[in-house]
Amino acid sequence: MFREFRKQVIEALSCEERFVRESDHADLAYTGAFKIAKERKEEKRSPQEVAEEILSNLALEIYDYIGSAEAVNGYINFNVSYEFLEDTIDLILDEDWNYGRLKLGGEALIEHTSANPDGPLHIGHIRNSIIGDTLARIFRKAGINVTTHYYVNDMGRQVALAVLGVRKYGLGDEKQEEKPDHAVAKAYIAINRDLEGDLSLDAEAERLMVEYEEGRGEVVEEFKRVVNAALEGITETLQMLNVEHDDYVWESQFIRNGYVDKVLKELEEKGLLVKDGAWKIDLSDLGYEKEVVVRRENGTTLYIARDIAYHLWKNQNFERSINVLGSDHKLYGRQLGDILKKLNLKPPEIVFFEFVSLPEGSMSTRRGKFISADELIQKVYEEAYEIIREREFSEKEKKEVAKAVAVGAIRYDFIKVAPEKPMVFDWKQALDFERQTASYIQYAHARACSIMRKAVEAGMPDLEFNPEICDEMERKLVVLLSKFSYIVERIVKELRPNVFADYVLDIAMTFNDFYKDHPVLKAESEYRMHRLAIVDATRVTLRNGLELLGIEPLEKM
RNA sequence: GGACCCGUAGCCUAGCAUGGAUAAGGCGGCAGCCUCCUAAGCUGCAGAUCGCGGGUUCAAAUCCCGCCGGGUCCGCCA
Repeated sequence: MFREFRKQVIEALSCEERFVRESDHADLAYTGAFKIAKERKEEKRSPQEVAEEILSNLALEIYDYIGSAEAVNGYINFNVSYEFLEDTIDLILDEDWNYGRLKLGGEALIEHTSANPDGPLHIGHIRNSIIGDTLARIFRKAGINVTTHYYVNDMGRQVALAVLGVRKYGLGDEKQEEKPDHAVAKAYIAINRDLEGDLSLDAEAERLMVEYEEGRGEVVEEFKRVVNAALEGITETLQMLNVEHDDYVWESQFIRNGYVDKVLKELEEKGLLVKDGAWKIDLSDLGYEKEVVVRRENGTTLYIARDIAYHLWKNQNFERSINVLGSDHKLYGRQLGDILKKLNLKPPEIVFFEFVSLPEGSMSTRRGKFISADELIQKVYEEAYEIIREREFSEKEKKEVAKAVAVGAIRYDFIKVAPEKPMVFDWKQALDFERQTASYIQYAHARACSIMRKAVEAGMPDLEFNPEICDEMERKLVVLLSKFSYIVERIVKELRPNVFADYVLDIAMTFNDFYKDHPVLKAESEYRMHRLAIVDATRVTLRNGLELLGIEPLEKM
């Protein structure tokens, strides 16, 4: 709805979009008068005079969603009309689960997580998963046909080492109920420790990589066993976090299906390949210091060769391709993009996120220095359970609520921070629910549910929104609710999912504000029905918002 | 050495893309609010040289340059 209002304002002004912005002083504000006043300096008119003149020439009557417009301090402040407020509430209640949906169309591939299958996900990996999954949910809401991929790096040196580790140390004690990804990590960490004193292991790993790339049967089976074990545990963790991938795409498939050969041939035909033992791509024309090696002297390919092949495939199947990557891949991402351009392929859009580090320094799977996502989930769950231990819920309900609150807290804590900001993980903060978190939003939603439930129980479920009795607080809330699809659209464009987290929190805060001094069920009927409509619309919007954040909208907590 | 990202109250963050009207939340601190729709809530107070220095502009947290601090990258690793 807000999108329509904005469209009307821009159209009325027939100005560039950038001069119309959200403001504390109005629903939308026009800032163009400053510029115009400056451009016509010789006329010696203040921005305020210019704003007034522009305003007097606007034919606002034809725009049903513009309620008022006023020139103040050089700005033109626009506020929405009664009709806008009424249509917003009607639309929300009418569309319900569909509220906020757009019909942007198109196909998009979102690749995220893609952690090496050499151990469990740690708290750095899930920053990736949560950003990727939230983007996927928001893209789907925008009406884009989304496919999500986990790109499995089964051909890397790490995996070869993990295989070696499993050969030597086995894959955990079958009787112990250890998650398989943790078992892989154990073997991987152990072999890395051995590697420090035994250089022959290096050669052994290299031999293994050659054999795997050549596709030797028994080696392939061995790799599969290890990778699948890691993936099994990883998938379980992701499920806990409400993250799901449509497909797991194994890197090796691009060797097996000939895409890598096709790409290498294409590179050669375009004269991009330098062969001197190893095969390299020279990008010095673009200012790169070093050549990019795509094939080793021993004939095996490097990660980037398979990745170019993967992106060739992405180009063939999707209009838009988005990768979520750690910022350590920035140079790599640029190289990949530039090589793809040389092949007349469209580079992926990449969302880079900065590292999650521990107070004592950065994490490392290899050295066993990390906090696993499983451990985080478990501890946050226990903390959440502690809070509701004494409540009048059944044991089953308590567990469900604790899980929803824990997962929500984790997802929200990660998604609310802009991807480009480095994070330092802090247990105290992660376990603290007395702060702005998902539970605050879930709580606001549960409150709205509770009011609606009680209204039905009391036999007065009728809703009748009346814009004319809307006070400032209510108006503010309704306008905020109207922005849902506007925010969705922004995120699809800007790839900044943290903005959505902020938006949903804003609704919860505004609703709590409204709640404290707007009795609903005890108000006389006209106001009761009016406020009940607002409460229900807020409930729907919060629920849909939580859904896009992958957080369960609890009805009781 | 070169490149990229970050630097906003004691702490964590929003705002920076597209400069604009009093820099916004939370935690922690202090003082309050449950005979009233869920107190996982709400109110008030204290707390900011927006890292530092220049510049552009009528206007800079936001744009440009330099510096400082933290992180990352510059592999025939992924």
